Amino acid sequence: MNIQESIISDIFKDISFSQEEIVKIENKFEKLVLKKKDVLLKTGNTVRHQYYISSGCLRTYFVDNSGKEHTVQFAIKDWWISDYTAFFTTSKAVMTIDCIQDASVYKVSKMDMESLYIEIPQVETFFRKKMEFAFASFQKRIIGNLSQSTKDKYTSFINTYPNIEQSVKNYHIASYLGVTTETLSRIRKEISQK
Amino acid sequence: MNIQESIISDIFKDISFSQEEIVKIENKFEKLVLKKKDVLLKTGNTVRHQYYISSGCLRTYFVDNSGKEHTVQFAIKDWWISDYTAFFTTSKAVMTIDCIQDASVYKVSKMDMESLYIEIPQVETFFRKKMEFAFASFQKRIIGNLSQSTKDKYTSFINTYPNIEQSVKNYHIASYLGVTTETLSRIRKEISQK
DNA sequence: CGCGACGTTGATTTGCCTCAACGATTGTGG
DNA sequence: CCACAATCGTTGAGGCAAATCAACGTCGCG
Repeated sequence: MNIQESIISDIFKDISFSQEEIVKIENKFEKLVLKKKDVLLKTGNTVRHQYYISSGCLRTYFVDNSGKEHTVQFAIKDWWISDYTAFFTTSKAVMTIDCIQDASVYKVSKMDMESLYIEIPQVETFFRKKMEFAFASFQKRIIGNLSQSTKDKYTSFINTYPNIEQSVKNYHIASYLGVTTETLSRIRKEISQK
Repeated sequence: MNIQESIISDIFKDISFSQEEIVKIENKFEKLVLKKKDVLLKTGNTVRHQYYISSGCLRTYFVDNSGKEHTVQFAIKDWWISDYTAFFTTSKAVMTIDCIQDASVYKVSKMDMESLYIEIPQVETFFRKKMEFAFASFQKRIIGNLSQSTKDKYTSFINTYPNIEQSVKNYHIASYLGVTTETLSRIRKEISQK
């Protein structure tokens, strides 16, 4: 399969474009191949890009004052990833993104996104909807954080990301749920005993 | 001030439209006047609208299995409110929205939004950006929830919503922060003693 | 004025964190 | 391919922050 073809068929699979539009889009995306532990985005760097995951797994995390890591997002195939707070305003990242399973991603700059929005309104509609979906899932996460016990959060997580458990370490899950590895370990034990 | 004029000047203050576009927009918005304790959206109802707050204060909350309320969002002037998870998919609300300070809002349906997006691309751009901003602030809230102590969450809240304290009860703030009213009371005491 | 809603304070319980030690698993170099 | 080290996960003991339960002060509205 041609790399460029796969941008259109992977990312924009439900939209039909003219040949001219396809060329415009293809020219703005760049393919990156990542190995486990590669860092895609570092705290303090100006964020000019977002990334589409074609395969593999990445995570966004935040390091607090006491040095603790807090996982904000996992991204697998068909998800987009960036430090969006910084991306939208082209400011400096407070988060770090690294690769936790060998991955292939498409990179696109904010500037190029914006010219695509103007040139091809369908692209803007597509990303508006993506954004709506992402917003809704963050809202669900906030509800879950407020109303669920740690055990329920863990089982919800497993249900939401059913295939992710092979890729991520338990301490990543713990830092996503907001508990220590020890607590997660005890919860896993408790669940397996039933 | 004419009600219809204020839709354009309130909501879309940074965009210039043609006279024809203004008419199209105006026809799709409906003004509602709300009194304290009025319910704008009820759990279980199909969500077909979103609302722009022109004045006053509303809150979105979720009631869990044990009957506890969890505040997901406060909305004051210039904010939009709805159960967005349900709004985007035109499905049933899991949340309730009520008025906590006499308010005036503009109501618009999802269907009308979508025709506006097609007829006036500037409107789609405007809402895409709104969405990006909202997404970013939810992401910040998740980071805060994961990394801050309850006391820090409270002071962040007070800084983020500096003028809201007159409108909202402490037990609303507690349910937003994810603590009991007793805990919030003790934290407020501790802060005031310094 | 009186009642209900709201906020505060105290005593006790509980879930999670911290610190510490020890298995298990994974990865790497000889 | 094995041996060993590093990383990761588990278990235990003790402490702390917040929840729970209960009682009482205070404010605002009808």
